Amino acid sequence: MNNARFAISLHILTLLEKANGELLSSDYMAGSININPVLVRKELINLRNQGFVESKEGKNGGSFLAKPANKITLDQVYTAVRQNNLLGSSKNDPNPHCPVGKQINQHLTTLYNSTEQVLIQELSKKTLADFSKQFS
Amino acid sequence: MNNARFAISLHILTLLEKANGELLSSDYMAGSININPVLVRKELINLRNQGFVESKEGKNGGSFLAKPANKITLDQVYTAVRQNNLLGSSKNDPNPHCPVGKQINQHLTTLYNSTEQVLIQELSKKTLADFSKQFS
DNA sequence: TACAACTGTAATAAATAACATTACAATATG
DNA sequence: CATATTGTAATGTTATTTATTACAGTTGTA
Repeated sequence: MNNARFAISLHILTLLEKANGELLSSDYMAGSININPVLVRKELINLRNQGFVESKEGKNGGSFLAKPANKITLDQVYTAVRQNNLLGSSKNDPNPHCPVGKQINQHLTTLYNSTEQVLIQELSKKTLADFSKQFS
Repeated sequence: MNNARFAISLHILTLLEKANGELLSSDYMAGSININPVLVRKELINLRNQGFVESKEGKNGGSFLAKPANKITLDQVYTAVRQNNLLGSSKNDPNPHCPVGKQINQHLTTLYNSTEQVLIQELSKKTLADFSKQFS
């Protein structure tokens, strides 16, 4: 992960869980996260595509959780925002004429994948409900 | 991790392992990785500080592994290049007047740390020797 | 000793990625 | 019909990453 998207998504989901069905506007959430509302709306696109939230347009519109917080696991949030591989950026363009350079991407990918699986497994043990209930 | 440093470091270490004690120049390694030699030298500073490699200045100089490849575990390489937390960037500055914003960094940090521990544990099972011997 | 091949490191530039902002159409409420 | 909101595109700004240039210091060797 190379940006704050996991934190932003989890922040949004936590706010919505706390809101208990009440609709929250992207402006309100942006104020809590302290980022631009447009970024929140962009992140909501993703969360909607995953079926985590629903949004309502128009006046008094906003977003709400589309499923119970104990049915949303943190690995689902992770994979929803995941872009690059965990341990490395996408751009890796080694020399194909070097015996090591030629093969390293393949071996790095294998390593990254197996490592990421362990991380996903760990995150799958925790739900949004678990995370949210820590807040006093 | 937010850049290619893990891949670069592991690439360097793999080249040195294959070199079998022979000194490799930063220019040569940069050619295999396909990056600028200065970046290799910067990465070598870090690898030297960790005791993984040694370098020799002057003509016919270069770098070599300072310890056996089976004594270098991949979690050591990971922690050597690690900068930010695994799942998020450092900049996260939520609204302290929001009940969620006020506490979220603390809970995110706890989550990140425990998740990263699992990742480190997984990487600790593999050594540079294991990684290197995959190359044909 | 002089030269060549290196490392070490600082300074700067270029490229890329992340994030913010502006703008406005579309939608819903009252 | 006015207002508050989402949805989204386009553009600008900032931060981060990577590359480049430059050169002093070190070492081997002719």
